[in-house]
Order: sequence, then structure tokens, then C-alpha cells
Amino acid sequence: MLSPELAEARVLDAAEALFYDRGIQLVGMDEIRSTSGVSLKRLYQLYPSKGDLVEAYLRRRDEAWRRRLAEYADARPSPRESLLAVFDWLHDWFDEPDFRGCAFINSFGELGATSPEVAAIARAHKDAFRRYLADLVAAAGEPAWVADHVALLAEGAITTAAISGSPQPARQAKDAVRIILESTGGPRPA
Amino acid sequence: MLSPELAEARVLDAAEALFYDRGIQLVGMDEIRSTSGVSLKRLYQLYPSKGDLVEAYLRRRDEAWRRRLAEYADARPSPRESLLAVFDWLHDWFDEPDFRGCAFINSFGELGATSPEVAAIARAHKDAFRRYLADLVAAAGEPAWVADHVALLAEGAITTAAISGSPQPARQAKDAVRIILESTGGPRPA
DNA sequence: ACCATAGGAGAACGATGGTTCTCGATATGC
DNA sequence: GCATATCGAGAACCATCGTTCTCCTATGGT
Repeated sequence: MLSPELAEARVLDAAEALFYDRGIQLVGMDEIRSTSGVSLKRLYQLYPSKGDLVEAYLRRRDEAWRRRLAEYADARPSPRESLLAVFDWLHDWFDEPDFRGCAFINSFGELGATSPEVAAIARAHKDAFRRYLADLVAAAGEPAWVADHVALLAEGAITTAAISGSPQPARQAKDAVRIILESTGGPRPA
Repeated sequence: MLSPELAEARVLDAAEALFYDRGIQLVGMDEIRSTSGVSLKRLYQLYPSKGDLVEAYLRRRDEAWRRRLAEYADARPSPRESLLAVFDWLHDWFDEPDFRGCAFINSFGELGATSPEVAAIARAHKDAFRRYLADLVAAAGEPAWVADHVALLAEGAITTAAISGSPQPARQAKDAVRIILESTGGPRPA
């Protein structure tokens, strides 16, 4: 028997791979079981319903996604360069072979109208991303509205990359961010 | 008995209202029947499978959406104002009570991984939208890459408005477009 | 060694949904 | 007026899926 922690990790790994790749409604609990190797009984002990598993999947992905982004961007020497590095990170992400767009936009489109929980998690994810960008913008000494523009460009790049299948939108968005940043005439001292 | 044309229109009206509002997989053929008032037999004569109906729904919506947008934006006195008016039109759309984001992004997230037809229609819709913007950009005498930036901002505004429930992203995107346009130093003569 | 408990495999159950079929009514052509 | 084709209403059929149950095995404490 697997330890509870390992079983939970395997279930979430399977859920993430399958839900993200094919959509939530097209993946049955039986496939989560066969992919994770965790029996249905244990699966339902960990998550009393498929909806609970979906929420756990989205929450874990939210944290991991934002942590990976921050690890990459925060390594830059200045907030301005971190802001631009966000789009390099997006480019790398778009280039991953299993990239299928934003898990939160996808699940919102699939279930947002009928599942308030999924809708709330998607909103929270986007808010957190936007806050992260806003912190970088503030640290760079740029006006707050710049964060809105950067967020829209990132959002647009993600969905365009998903549908077109090309990572190119990341570069275009980065160019647009540079123009926005130049328009403010550089950082304003605090 | 309804005329074939009227039956088809009622079916597509029902399909559009239901599919867009709740997602494709959560709407059954029986609900299309009761909403449209067209019997199952006739429904399956018009569309041999649910997939065919989904494709017809998406194609009709693509054309209507782009026609409505063009009618609004093309009424402006100059290409530059048409370009900016796109975002006024988006704002009005976001404010409609039944706005639920982009039908093509939603259906792509729901079925794009398993339905090549749905994926192709979503791609074609985004390409056509991008071409429309590119024509306006060219007519305005702006460099071609401006169209990429404008498209990313529009895309980002649509998904952000859908998830946040606010029409505000349309105004932010419009402001960003103005900055992009100013950065080129105005139209370049042909 | 024995028993109680937990675990796994898979059947079973109930609901839903896509698609087809039955059947009675209605309209159409001669 | 009648035969024939068509249509609508809804049952029926079959597959899928979320969830629970059965039954058998193995294990761990005493």
C-alpha cells in the first residue's frame, strides 16, 4: 500500500496531466485511477467527489505555476527586467510540447457557468497573477496602470499561443510591454 | 410543420443560446429540442450528429460576431478611429448581461484537444479577427506589427472581462492601443 | 496462529445523454 | 376517399460515468 502522501501526490499528478490535456469533463475517475495506480476506494477517501479533486488540481496548479514564474522572473537584477522576463518565461512555457493554454481559462470556459467554485478559483488565479505584476510595476517605479496593460498583454499572449500553437505571441507581447514602459519616460522616483 | 429554413434558424438560435451560456458538453440534444421546438427527428435530419450542430453554431456565430464588429467600427471616419472603436464595441459586448467570454476560446478549451474541427474553427475565427485588425492598421498607415499588439490586447481584454465580470479591460486595452499608436509617431505615408 | 481491519479489483447501481425506433396522427397526390 | 409518405412525441437503446458495494486478500497486533 502507498503512503497517503504518495497516493495523494500520484492522484494529483494524474489529475493534472489528464485534466489539463483533455479537459475536465472528458476525463473519468476510472482513468484517474488507472493512471495514478490508486484504487477508487482510496481516491474517494482522499476526495469525496470529482469536484473536490478538480478543485485540488486547480489549487495546486495555481501555486506551482506562480511559484515557477516568480522563481524565474525574480532572478533578474531589476524589477523592470523581471517584468520583461515574465514574457521570456511565457515563451518557454508556450514551447513545451504539452502546452494547451491556461488551465484556468480552460476550466472556466468549461465549467465556470455551472461551478461557482471553479469560477472563483480561476478569478483568484488571475487576481494573484495580476497582483504579482502590479508589485513588479510598483517596484520598477512605474505608474500602476502599467500593470493592467502588461496583464492584458500576458493574457492575450497565452490564449493566442494556445489557439495558434505558436510561442510567437510571447515575443510580440514583450515588444508591446517595452513600448508601454518607454511611454512613461522611465521610472518615477518614490 | 415549420419550414426547413425556420426550423434551422430556431435550432441554431437555441444551440447558440444554450451552448454559449452553459458550455457545449453540459447541454443535451433534448434541451435543444425543447428550446427550439423542433423535434428530434427533424433535428437529426438537419444535423446528423451533435458535432455537426456544434460546428454550425460556431460558424454562424463567427460570421455574425465579425459582421457586427465591422458594422460598428467601419462607421468611424478614419481607420485609426475604427481601430479604437473596436474597443468601444468590446466594452458594449462585455456589458451585455449574457456575456460569458469568447465562444471560440471557451469551446477550444472544452473540446479543442479532442475535436480537430472545433480547434480549426477557433483558429479560423481568431485569424479572421486578426486579419480585420491588420487591414485597419494598414489603412491607418501604421506598421504591420501594430496589428499583433492590438490583437493581443483585444484577446486579453476578452478573457479578462469574462473571468473578472467587469467591462473595464476594454478601456484599459484601448488606452494601451493609444500608447502603441503614439509610439509610431503617427501614420507613415504610403 | 487468529482475528479485525484496511485495501484492492472490479462489479454494480443510477443517472445522463446521444441516437434510433415505434406509433399514431396528419398532410399530399391521385 | 384512399394510399402513401412524412412528421411529432416520446419511449427505447446503448454507452459512459460518478459513486458505492462486494468479496477476497493481506497484514499487523496480541
